[in-house]
Parts: sequence; structure tokens; C-alpha cells
Amino acid sequence: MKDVNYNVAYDYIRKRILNAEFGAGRPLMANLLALEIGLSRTSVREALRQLEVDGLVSIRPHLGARVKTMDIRELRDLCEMRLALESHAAGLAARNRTAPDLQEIKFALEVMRGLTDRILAAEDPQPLTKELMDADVRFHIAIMSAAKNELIKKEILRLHLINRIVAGAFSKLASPEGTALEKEERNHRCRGWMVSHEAIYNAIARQDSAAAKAEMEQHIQGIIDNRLRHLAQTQEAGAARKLTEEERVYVN
Amino acid sequence: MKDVNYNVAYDYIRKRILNAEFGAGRPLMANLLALEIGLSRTSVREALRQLEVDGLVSIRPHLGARVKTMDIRELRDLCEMRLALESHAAGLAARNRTAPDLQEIKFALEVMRGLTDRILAAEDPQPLTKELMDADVRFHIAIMSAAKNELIKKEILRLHLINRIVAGAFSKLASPEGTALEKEERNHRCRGWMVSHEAIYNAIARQDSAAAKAEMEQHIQGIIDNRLRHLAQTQEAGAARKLTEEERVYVN
DNA sequence: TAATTATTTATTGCATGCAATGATATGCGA
DNA sequence: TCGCATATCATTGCATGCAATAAATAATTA
Repeated sequence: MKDVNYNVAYDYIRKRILNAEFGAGRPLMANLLALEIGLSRTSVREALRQLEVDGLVSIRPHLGARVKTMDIRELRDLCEMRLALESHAAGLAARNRTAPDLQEIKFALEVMRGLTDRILAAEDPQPLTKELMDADVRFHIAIMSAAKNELIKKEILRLHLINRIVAGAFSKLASPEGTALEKEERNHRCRGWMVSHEAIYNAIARQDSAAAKAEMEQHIQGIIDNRLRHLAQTQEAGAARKLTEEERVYVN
Repeated sequence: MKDVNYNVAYDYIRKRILNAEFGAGRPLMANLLALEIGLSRTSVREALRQLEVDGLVSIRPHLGARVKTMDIRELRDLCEMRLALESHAAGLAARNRTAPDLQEIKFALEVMRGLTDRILAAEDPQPLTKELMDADVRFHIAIMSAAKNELIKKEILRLHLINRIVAGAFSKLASPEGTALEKEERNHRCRGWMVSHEAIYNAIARQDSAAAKAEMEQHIQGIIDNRLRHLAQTQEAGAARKLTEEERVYVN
């Protein structure tokens, strides 16, 4: 962004939220943050408002700002919205893609394929999984870019971001359990992903808008189903709330 | 909203933008507005930031805030996004609607039907058209509410609002010409609308998600096509820019 | 002892003075 | 007269003191 102070504050706080140093529900007091960053409360306040826009922070008059907590209902709403926008974007991408756009998508796809093969063979997939996630993001970004609609792209990115911090938080709770049991399922899911991704790519390549849309819809619906099921397994309800309490420990 | 000052300022400025008293591109100087409303610059600033979120105002560091201007590209992006969200919402509504939801939709539809009949018969459709627009909005809102997704609903409403002020501004330019020629076309369009709306309603009534989505998609695509065509007719390009210049006269 | 009220404290909200910046106007030289 | 450098001015950005509010704590009474 620019070099004005409220953007400095914005970047600082945003980063710490995305790094999960500021966990869900953590109070964000203008006073403290201003001292910490070395700016005035005014700049911090403006930054917090901007973060509220991004959906990372919630502010209530006189009660201050907190890192946004999500209940299961909000998470579902968010996923549905992402489904609507991203499938539509895929349809647009099929119509509006240029040759370089397609190249970009193809490249991301091939990176993913390489990583997937290595993951299926590897013993410890942890570091590769991180890379795979990144490649996946690149793939989706490439499609959004090819759709040639900045507004939709921006909104999807926003949703991705929120999704990511929520997912990150949940996986922290979920990871201690069945790593062995997950291995089989994980491989299965990876293969499924690649099939989906290739179907999407092919549809966009042959400029089949309806197919691209349908494939993307199916793909994301799959991801959502997985996540919600996983969530339901981990605990019956109030997951976000529980996490909030736990994260309180990390208060800086 | 609440009774804090920045919400007062927010409501005030928002209202004037929606009433087209503050036209597109108009500079919004914190100093003047603060004096006018009787608050400090701080509160006005916060209000302007909130309005930026709504998409009604654009702010650039050191350059201040202006009522947002839209070029044809942004307008198209916005329409596409609305298409994606609203058709998805229709699909959700078909799945999630309750009996009262359906009742609400039906009521709005019947109001529209009554108005449409009267418009087709009337000489001067101007005042009825305004009512019809309102009923149409109610119809769409009822569907969004039945979809049971607050996030999507909120976003669609936001888009509607921006759309409305843009449309209002454009229609001001467009209305002087062919009122006679439009009459025939207008009637045709009204009938088409009713057909679409009834198809959407029926799909939701029988909980046919796919059909509801498809019908809504077609409906909105029709609206968009109409608008963009109309826009292209009115002038070749730079419509928003031209309007901006004209509205400058209204500087308070 | 429990509950309710009063008091204290911490934090947000608001206003205003000063500094930084971008735009405009002025003046100088070619 | 035109172009360019410089100065002036208006407006935003920033910081800080004070007021308003809500939460936490203490005190008082039934």
C-alpha cells in the first residue's frame, strides 16, 4: 500500500492475525497496539476499521475491536458464498481467458501434479502439503484472473483469507489426533483433487463455460463437505468458541 | 445504527449520496461536512471510511474522499457479481425456504402482478413504475431472506444499492428522449419480467433448486443485457465520466 | 450471605492543534 | 509566449487531551 501510517498499522496487525499470533476473539486495544507499533491511536483505529472491512476484525461501539470469531453458521455462509463466486468465476474464465491466462493455469496445475505424486509416495507429507496448498491457491488465483472481473476476484480473495485463518485455527486442534488414519484418506483426497483440477482446466481450455462452472462447483462443494464433516467429527458444536478460550493463553 | 457520532455522520452522508444530492465524483471534504453536520472531522472521517466499504465513496491517501464514479467496466463487473450471487441465492432459497418465506415471496409477486396489469393499461406509467420497482426489490429481498445466508444477502443488498444510484444517475440522462418509443418496449419488458418472476416463484415453491437458479440467472442476465445495451445506445463510451462533469454543477 | 447499588477504573469516542503533502498560482528565464 | 522552478495555500494525516461509556470492584442493606 502507500506509506501513510494507518497502512503501516494495517499491515502490522493483519500480519499478526494471519500468523495466528492474534487468535480469534483476542481484544485489540488501540492504546496497546499504538504503543507497540510506535504510532498514535488514531492510525491504529483506522487500520482496525479497514480490517473490519476485510472480515478479520469485529468492532462494536464502546466495546472495542476483537479478532473476529466465527460460529459454524457463519462459516457455512462464507463457504456458500465462495462456492457461488468461484464457480461463476470459472465460467467467466472459460469465456474470457487469453492464451497467457491458460498458460498460467496450466503451469499451476503441473506444479500441483508434481507435488501430488511426491506426496503419494512420501512418508512424511507435512512440508509438501504446505507447498501443495500454495500451488492450489495459485491455481485458483490464475482462474480468477482469467475471469477478468476484478470485483469478484477481490471478494473471493477476501473469503479465502478468512477461510484460511479459520481453517488454520481448526487444524491446530484437529492435528494431534489420527495422523496415521488420515494418511489413507489424505491420499484419496489428493487424487480426487487432481481429477477435479484437471477437469476444470480442460473445460477452461476448450472454453466450455458451463462445464467449467459445473466442475468448479462440484470441486468446491467437495471441499466444503469435507471441512464441515471434519468439523462435526472434531466436536459437536461451538468449535470457534472453544478455540477462542484456548487461544487466550497466547495473549501477548 | 447506534447513537455514536460517526454513525450519525454516516447516515447523513449516505442519505445525500443515495438522493443524488452528492453526485458521482463530488469531493467530500471532511472539513466542510463536519461543519455542515455539526461534528468534528474525526467522526466524518470514520463515516467516510465506512462508506468506502459500502462502495459509495472512494478514498485515496492525501487526495481525500469522493463519491465513487464508475466506468462501464466496473459496472459490468458489478452486474456479473450480482448475477452470480443472486442466482445462487435463488437456488438456496428453493432448498431452505419455510412456508412463511414462500408466503412472503408470493405476496410480493402478487403486488407486482397487480401493478403490472395497471401499468399495461395506464396512459402515464411513471408513478406506478416507481411502485413496481419497489415491489420488485421486495420480491428479491424475500428470496434472499429465504436463502438463509446473511453474508450473501448483505452483499447482494450492497450491490443493489450501488446499482441503484448508478442507474438513477444514468436514467436522468436517458429519460428526456424517446418516452413514446419506449412505451411499447416497456410494456413488452414488463410482461417478460412477470413471466420470469413467476417462473422463479414456481421453482422455489416446488423446491426445485436447479430450476430456481437457472430462472434467476436468466432473469438477471436479461436485466443486465438491457441495461448495457441501453447504455451503449445512449453514448458510446465514458458515460460515467460525462455524467460526473454534468453533476459538478450541483456542487452545494 | 446474597443481592443490589455506588464507586472506581480502563477503554473508547471526540475534538482540535500542528505537521505533511499535493495542488494551484506566481514569477523568472529563455 | 511558453516552460519550468518556486512559493503559497488548502486539505489530509497524525497526535494528544478530555469526555463519555461500560465493565469491574467495593460497599451497603435486606
